[in-house]
Amino acid sequence: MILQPLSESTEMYLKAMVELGGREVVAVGRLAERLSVTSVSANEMMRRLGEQGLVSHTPYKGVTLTQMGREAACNVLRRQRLWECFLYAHLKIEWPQVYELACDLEHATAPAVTEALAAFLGQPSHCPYGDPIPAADGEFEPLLGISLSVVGVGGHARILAVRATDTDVLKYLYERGLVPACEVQVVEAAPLQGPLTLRVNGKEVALGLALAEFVIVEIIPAS
Amino acid sequence: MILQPLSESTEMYLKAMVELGGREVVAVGRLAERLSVTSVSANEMMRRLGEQGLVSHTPYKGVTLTQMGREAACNVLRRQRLWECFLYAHLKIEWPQVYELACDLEHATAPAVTEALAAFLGQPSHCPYGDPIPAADGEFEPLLGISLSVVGVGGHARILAVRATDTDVLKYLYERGLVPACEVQVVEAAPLQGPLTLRVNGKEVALGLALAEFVIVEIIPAS
DNA sequence: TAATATCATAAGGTTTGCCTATTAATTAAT
DNA sequence: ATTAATTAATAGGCAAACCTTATGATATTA
Ligand SMILES: [Mn+2]
Ligand SMILES: [Mn+2]
Ligand SMILES: [Mn+2]
Ligand SMILES: [Mn+2]
Repeated sequence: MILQPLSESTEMYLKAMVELGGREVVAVGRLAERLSVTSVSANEMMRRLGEQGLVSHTPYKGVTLTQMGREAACNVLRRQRLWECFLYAHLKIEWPQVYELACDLEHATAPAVTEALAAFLGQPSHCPYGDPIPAADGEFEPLLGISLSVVGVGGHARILAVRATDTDVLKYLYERGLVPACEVQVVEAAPLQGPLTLRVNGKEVALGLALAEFVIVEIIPAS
Repeated sequence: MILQPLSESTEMYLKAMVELGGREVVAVGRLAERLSVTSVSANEMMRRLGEQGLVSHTPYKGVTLTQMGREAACNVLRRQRLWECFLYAHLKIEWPQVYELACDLEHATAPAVTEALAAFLGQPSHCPYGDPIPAADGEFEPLLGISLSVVGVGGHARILAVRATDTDVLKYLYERGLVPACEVQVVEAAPLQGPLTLRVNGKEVALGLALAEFVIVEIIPAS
């Protein structure tokens, strides 16, 4: 499936759709939110992407990626995550900054560069934030995990991935040790959507529920 | 000197100015030609860059870079040439393709990435096409050399740099061995702006004068 | 000095992506 | 089941960078 080069803006919309919904329907409002544009802009873009055959839009219901749209979106994810690996492992750029810097490079990366980069990196399977890197054909198995925000009090869990994109949020989590492979215990959950209290590397850490949603974990069964 | 991020288009104009004129005045028409835009577009852009203090425009004379404009332009060159080094030496991308691929990446490269890349590469001094890489502060000593097109018949020369930007032109030169460090002899120069006949690696090669202009050489004195 | 070539501006158009304000549809609450 | 609140979509418009064609203005050169 050959497609003309897409604009940066278009690529960011497609990436947001696959991140937000995968193969499911996504509300246009969620997209607008995620991309920090008005819902008007998101609607307009959905109309254009619909005309290009990249999405299918059912008014008042939401949008889904077509096969072509999904391929394009996964390819953006591939570029993004490969650059994250390079920036982190080779250029020694700080973990919280990696997302934002890769998010610029991803749109300026021709297929020849993507594949040469993947080879240079040794075909890595996951990015520094723990998410899988789609294969050259676009496919990948999504991470099986749950949000830290739904782990019950007393539960032990291992961090699989961090889904935040804001550098400040990543920095906040990084400074508290909340990165992939880290093990955490939920010590307390304050009522009324209050913060969690976690035990991380022997220290107690308070974490707002909204932030905990970004953290994808697997439960460690009690031994 | 802090300046707001410039658009890709703006960066390409600035880069063209420093490539075409260095510190000299450049005719707006030359710029338009180089960038494949109409002279109307180039004029409009020069007005805008003038307002931003990046260039100084004397109507009917031409444009020069201001100090600020020169710094911005040299920074683009730095990013471009660092990426060229990376693509060529580490990603093993073919020499003729490197320029075009780096020309996309250069505009998506934050200062942190530029400097980390330079460190990763070991602060290289020249790009794969032979041109010097400006330092972080923007300064660099331009290559001292002459165009192959002005070397007299019988002259021996060593290629210092190739200034072409079109991938097909680079491929054409590459296939004939005309890359930096290669030694050539001018065997014959056809009249009426006709092609040169060169001896390159023991073979005779015909090269149009327009192409020879892209090749920057130093004379090898007769021993 | 006059003809020619080059350069600049005027006026108007296209594309892409954004916005505010308004209207329509859906969903939730009486 | 209506009404109210929320959410989604459209109408209309703005701006940045491109473009074209037409028209002056300056510089070169014959
Ligand atoms: Mn991006
Ligand atoms: Mn470029
Ligand atoms: Mn106008
Ligand atoms: Mn409209």
